[in-house]
Amino acid sequence: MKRRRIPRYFFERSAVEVSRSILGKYLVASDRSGKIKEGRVVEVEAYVGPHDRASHAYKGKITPRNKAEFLRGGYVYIYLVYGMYWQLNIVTGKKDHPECFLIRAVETEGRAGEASGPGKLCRYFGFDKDFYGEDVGKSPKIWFEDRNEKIFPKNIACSRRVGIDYAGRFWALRKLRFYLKGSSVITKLNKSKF
DNA sequence: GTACAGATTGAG
DNA sequence: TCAATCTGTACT
Repeated sequence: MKRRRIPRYFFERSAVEVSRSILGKYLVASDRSGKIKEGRVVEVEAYVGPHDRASHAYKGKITPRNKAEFLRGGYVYIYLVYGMYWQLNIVTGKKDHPECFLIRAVETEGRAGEASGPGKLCRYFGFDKDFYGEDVGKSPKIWFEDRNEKIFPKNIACSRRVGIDYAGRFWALRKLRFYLKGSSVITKLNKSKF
């Protein structure tokens, strides 16, 4: 099988473009013991910029937590939610324009569902703050591979993002979650007030 | 210094 | 339906 590490500039496009084109690519990483783990990306969410009310960088606010979002595309932005789950994001777009996508699910070769969900995925791969700011074009710890799987637009579905009701009706309903139709590990939509 | 909510998950 | 668990952020 042909394998090619995806170069960093792949991520220097809009969050929506990168979100759609990363589907079907492989996330590969080595954990602390050097063991390689990998999975096929099947579900992501786009956070599209400082005007996106659901984004941590809303209104361009920079904090110690989100400062990686202001790097150019291709760097890791990872943070802890609910005191116990890490969320893996890859920055997209230009420097100083905070956009990124959140990886919500990948398919693995092992047990079904072991990386279905943004928190479970990070637990499976061992992602934590040690990966903050990694360059996926160069890092020995985390990268993406193109294995020549052709994904057609008709295979991509989109829907609203999960768990961001606080951002208000407009942003909660925007179709910024992208996934491959037919994958068995897609997050169930939880109920929303909208 | 104190308060509080969160881009989740799994159990009941 | 709800608790687990803790950091970042806002406010005193």
